[in-house]
Amino acid sequence: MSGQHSPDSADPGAEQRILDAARRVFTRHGTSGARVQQIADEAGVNHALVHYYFRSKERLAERVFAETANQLVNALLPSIAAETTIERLIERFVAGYVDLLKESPFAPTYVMAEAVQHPERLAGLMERAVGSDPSSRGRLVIERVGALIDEAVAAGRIRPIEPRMLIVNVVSMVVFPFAGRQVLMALFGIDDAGFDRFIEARRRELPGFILDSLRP
Amino acid sequence: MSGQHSPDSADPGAEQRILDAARRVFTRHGTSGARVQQIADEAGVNHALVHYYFRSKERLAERVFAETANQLVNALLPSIAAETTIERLIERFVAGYVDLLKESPFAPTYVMAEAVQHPERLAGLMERAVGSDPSSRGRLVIERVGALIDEAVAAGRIRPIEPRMLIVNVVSMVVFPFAGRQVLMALFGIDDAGFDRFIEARRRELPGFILDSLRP
DNA sequence: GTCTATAATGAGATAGAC
DNA sequence: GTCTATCTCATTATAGAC
Repeated sequence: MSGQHSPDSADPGAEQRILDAARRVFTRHGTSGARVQQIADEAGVNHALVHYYFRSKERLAERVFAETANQLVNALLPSIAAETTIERLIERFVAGYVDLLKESPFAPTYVMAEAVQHPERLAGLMERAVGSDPSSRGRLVIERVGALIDEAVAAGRIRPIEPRMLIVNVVSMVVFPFAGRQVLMALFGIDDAGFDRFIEARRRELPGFILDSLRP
Repeated sequence: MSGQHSPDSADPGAEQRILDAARRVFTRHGTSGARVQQIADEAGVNHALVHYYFRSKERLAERVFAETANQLVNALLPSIAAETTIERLIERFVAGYVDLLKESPFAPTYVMAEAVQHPERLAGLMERAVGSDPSSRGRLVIERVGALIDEAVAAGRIRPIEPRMLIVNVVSMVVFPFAGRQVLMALFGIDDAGFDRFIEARRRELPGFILDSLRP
C-alpha cells in the first residue's frame, strides 16, 4: 500500500487514475497544450504507463473528448424526458445544468475548441447505443421540447416559438457565462467569489427571464 | 514583383502578412496547436522571418490574442454609446455583433480557451489608452446600459433588470451559437448552409425575444 | 504492471550568407 | 530584409529489466 500516488482504500486503479488526470489536464490545456508527463504526474504513475494503457496521447485525447462531450450532451436527457410541462423543463434544465457546469467548468470551452479542429469526433458520441447518432438524439430533444411547447401554446400559456430557437437561447444563457468566465470576470472586475454569486443569481433569475420572453 | 506570396499592387508587406496569417492560424488551432511553419507558409515567407519580426512564437501569440480580444470587446462600444434607447441598443448590438462574428467566427472560442490559461492577458487589453483597464471599460458599458434601462423603466416600457444580467443574456445568445457551431451542427444535423440560415433567423428574432422578456 | 533508459523526431530559435 | 543551414531541446514513444 505504499506508492507514488498514495492509494487509499478506494484506489480506483492506475488506468482510471490516468483517465481522471487526463480529463483534468486536457480540459484545462487542450489536447495540444497538454503534456503526457503532467497527466502521469497527476495520476501518480510513470509516464510510460500512460502509453501502456492508452497507446498514444492522441488515443487518450480522443477518449477524453468523447467522454466529456458525451457527458455535456447527455447528462440531462433523462430529466428532460421526465418533465411534463415546458415551464418545469426550463426550470429543471437551468438548475441541473448550472450544477453540472459548476462541477466541470472547463468542459464547455474545451469541447468547443477541440470541435473546431475535429468536428468529426462529435459523430462518435454514442458509441454504445447502436443506430443512434448525435443528430437523432438532437431530434428526440427537439421533438420533446416541440411537443411541450405545442401543449403550452394550445393552453394559452405561452406564445409559439421554434423549438431549436428556445433550446439554443436557454443553453446559451446557461453555458456561455462558464465558457467566458475569465472574460466576464475581467470586464466586470469581479473575483471568484463574485463570479459564484453572479452564477447563483442567474440560476434564480434565468427561468423567469425565459418564461417572460414566452408570454403570449 | 516575383515572390512566394504573389504580391499585388496592394501588398501589405511581410510583417502585416505574417500578422494576418498568425491571426488565422492561432484562432483556429490555438496557441499551442499552431505551428510557426504554417504561419510562415500562409504568409508566403520563410519561417525565419517570423522570428525576425516577432522574436518568438509566444510574443506573436500575445500580440494576436491582445488584438483579437480587443476587437471582440471594443468593436461595438462606439455604436453602443451612440444609441439613445435600450430597445435600439439591443437591436443594433445583435445585428452588429452577428456581422462581426460572421467575419471572425473562430475568435470567441479562441479567446475563451486562451483566457483559461492566461487570464492575466485580459488585463492588457487597452495598452494604448492610459489609465483605462478592462473593468473600467466594463463599468462604462454597465453604467450606460443601466441608464437606458432606468429611463425605459421610468417610462413604463420595460421591467427593471440588473444591467449585468441583461448584458450577459444578450451577449450569450448572440455569441454562443458561433462558439458552439460544430456542436450545434452535429446535434441539429445541419450543414454550413443550414447553420447560416439558423443564424440569420436568430438575427431577426433575438431582439424581439429579449424585449419580450423585459415587458413590465 | 510498472519502472529506467533511450530512441526518434518535430518544432522553436539562431547564425550567417546574400 | 530574406533566405539556407544548423542547433537545441522538449516531448512523444518504445525497448527491455524487474
